[in-house]
Amino acid sequence: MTVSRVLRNRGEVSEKTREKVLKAARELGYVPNKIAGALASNRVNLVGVIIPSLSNMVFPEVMMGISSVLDETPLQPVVGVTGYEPEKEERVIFEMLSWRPSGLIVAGLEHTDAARKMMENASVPVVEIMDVDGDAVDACVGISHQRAGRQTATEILKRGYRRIGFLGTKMPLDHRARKRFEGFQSVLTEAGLGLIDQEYYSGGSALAKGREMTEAILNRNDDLDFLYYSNDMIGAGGLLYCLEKGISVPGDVGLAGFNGVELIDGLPRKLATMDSCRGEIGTKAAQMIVAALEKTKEAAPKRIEISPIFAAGDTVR
Amino acid sequence: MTVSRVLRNRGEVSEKTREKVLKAARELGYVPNKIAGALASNRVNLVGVIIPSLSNMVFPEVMMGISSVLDETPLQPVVGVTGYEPEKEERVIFEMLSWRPSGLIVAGLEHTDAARKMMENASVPVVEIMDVDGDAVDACVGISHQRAGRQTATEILKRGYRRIGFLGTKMPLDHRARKRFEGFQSVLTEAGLGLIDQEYYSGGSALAKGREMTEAILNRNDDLDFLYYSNDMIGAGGLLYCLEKGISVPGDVGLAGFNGVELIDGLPRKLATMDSCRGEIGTKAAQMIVAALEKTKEAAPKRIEISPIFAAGDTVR
DNA sequence: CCGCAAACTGTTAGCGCTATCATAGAGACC
DNA sequence: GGTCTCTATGATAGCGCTAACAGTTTGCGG
Repeated sequence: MTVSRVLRNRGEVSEKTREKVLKAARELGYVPNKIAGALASNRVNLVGVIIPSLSNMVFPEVMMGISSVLDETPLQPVVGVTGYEPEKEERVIFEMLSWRPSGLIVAGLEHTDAARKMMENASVPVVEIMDVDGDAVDACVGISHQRAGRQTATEILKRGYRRIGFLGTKMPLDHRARKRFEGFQSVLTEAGLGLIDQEYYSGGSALAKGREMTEAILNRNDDLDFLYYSNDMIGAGGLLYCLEKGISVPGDVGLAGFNGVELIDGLPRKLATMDSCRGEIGTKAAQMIVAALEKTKEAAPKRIEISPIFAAGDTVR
Repeated sequence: MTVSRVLRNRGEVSEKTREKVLKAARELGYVPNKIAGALASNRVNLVGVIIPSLSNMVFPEVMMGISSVLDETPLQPVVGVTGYEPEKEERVIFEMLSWRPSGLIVAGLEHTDAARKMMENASVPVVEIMDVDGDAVDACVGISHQRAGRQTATEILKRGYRRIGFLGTKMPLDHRARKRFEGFQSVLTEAGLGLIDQEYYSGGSALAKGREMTEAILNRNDDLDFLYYSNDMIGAGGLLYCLEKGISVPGDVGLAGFNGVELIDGLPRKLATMDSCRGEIGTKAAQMIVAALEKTKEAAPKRIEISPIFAAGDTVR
């Protein structure tokens, strides 16, 4: 018991025994068994973070936001990856919850019924992130992708572009990309316009794919005056392609992407984009978990919408 | 006990009771407590993966290799991030081990004495990855960065470049980058040459930094004929800068990076590089853990060196 | 030198599971 | 019916720790 007290810095132990214990622990190379500790104390200082992928820099950036907050606390993030598959997500959530974490941060608002039920019953704080267009299990932080799509479309129309093409990923289960697309398209429809053409990819180097898709869509349509890309990487590929081919940007054709990735700063021209505020979403989500665990007051807001702003860069007129 | 048997698919249970149990579990939304299970069975199906950072795509790519193997087993990866700090690494290793994982995969061979001792005493398989230039605690998979640096230098000299500049990160604790640099430089020294100039950065958009650094180093030295970048991102920035300024590549100046990132495929010209084989390192490491746990035979090799090959691309003559 | 509080250290039970062994029931066969 | 085997289920202990409380020592005022 005294050893336990020393190693957890809890309760009163004389300086002499404390040192004796620490010395012995060091000599023996003793590593406490957190499993037993967690079982006995019913406390697990882990926060599950469930994201669709690691290959898209967007998610590591959210992770960094989360870590920066949790580093100040005894909590530790544990990552689970779903590959955008609802069934895999369900399994990952189940696995996570079976370790009885202190909280859960999950990307997106769309889950299987079973997953949703598990989270509701888990009696731990759950924060859904990156999206606010829908119903959260408990709390959520993110941006409205619907609105982001609408806003981009509005900016584009305002600047006089009319013959617009869309380039995106072949991912029906990326709900956030879908919502942006829907928002974008609905503004066009309201303006009596429609998309002239579309182009989709899956897999491979996003930069190279952006290049290829841009070539393909421009070859099919010589009258397009704007290309809206579902993410900055393919947008960057398109930009490089246009510059190479001597297509004047934003004169002949305007370009815009989405996310506000760091990479943009290094391109020959700054791609128009909309920052998806990944870092801020991560920190806010982690803060919400921490606040919920302190549970001093239940007054914490349950839905935080962050408003991204359109950055025109150099690729729209 | 019967419930436990049903949920773990272990031991004989009649079909009738099995169904009864599953039905009840579903209705109650029962999520087993893995903590208790792990304590009782002394089995934890987690593999700790300890890497310096998530913001460098290199590490997520290793993760994907690891996941692809572990997905076929009951094992699950758990990530810990060290931020390139030895003390943080030591803490993360301690935390990991205190959960009694089934195995540990750690990036790099350089650790604090305490961390090394913990891993030696942990009596779980430990695989150090990404580097083989040094002594492993137990097993290791990776490439020799020394050799990679030497090989790149050899290729460059072979192609007639003589006035060489180096551009890298300001990270004394990135031992792999350091070893590449040392290997590179030793070949130059052996050839009676030296680096004409060097340039370092930290933080910010690597692409933008590559651009800035390239501008700076070329402004200082109008006679450089080759730029060796410590990673592809800054190399890509340099390439974009040169193309923009009308500097002929590889005529006036040759360029080479390191890592073989996907991004390269989308650039106007393919940057010379050397693939660091992240995916393969990840899969191999995970396979080694799995093999060690099956422990049928101890004959598994303890040190796997993967040989990356120089890809000349379009930026060396 | 006593009494009493504060400071320290120890005892006990139990967290929710699983390993192990024990028991019950169902057939098979003589 | 008795015995034996096999399958299915149950009882018990214990994993390594911590919460809660009990006991011991120390310090200090009177």
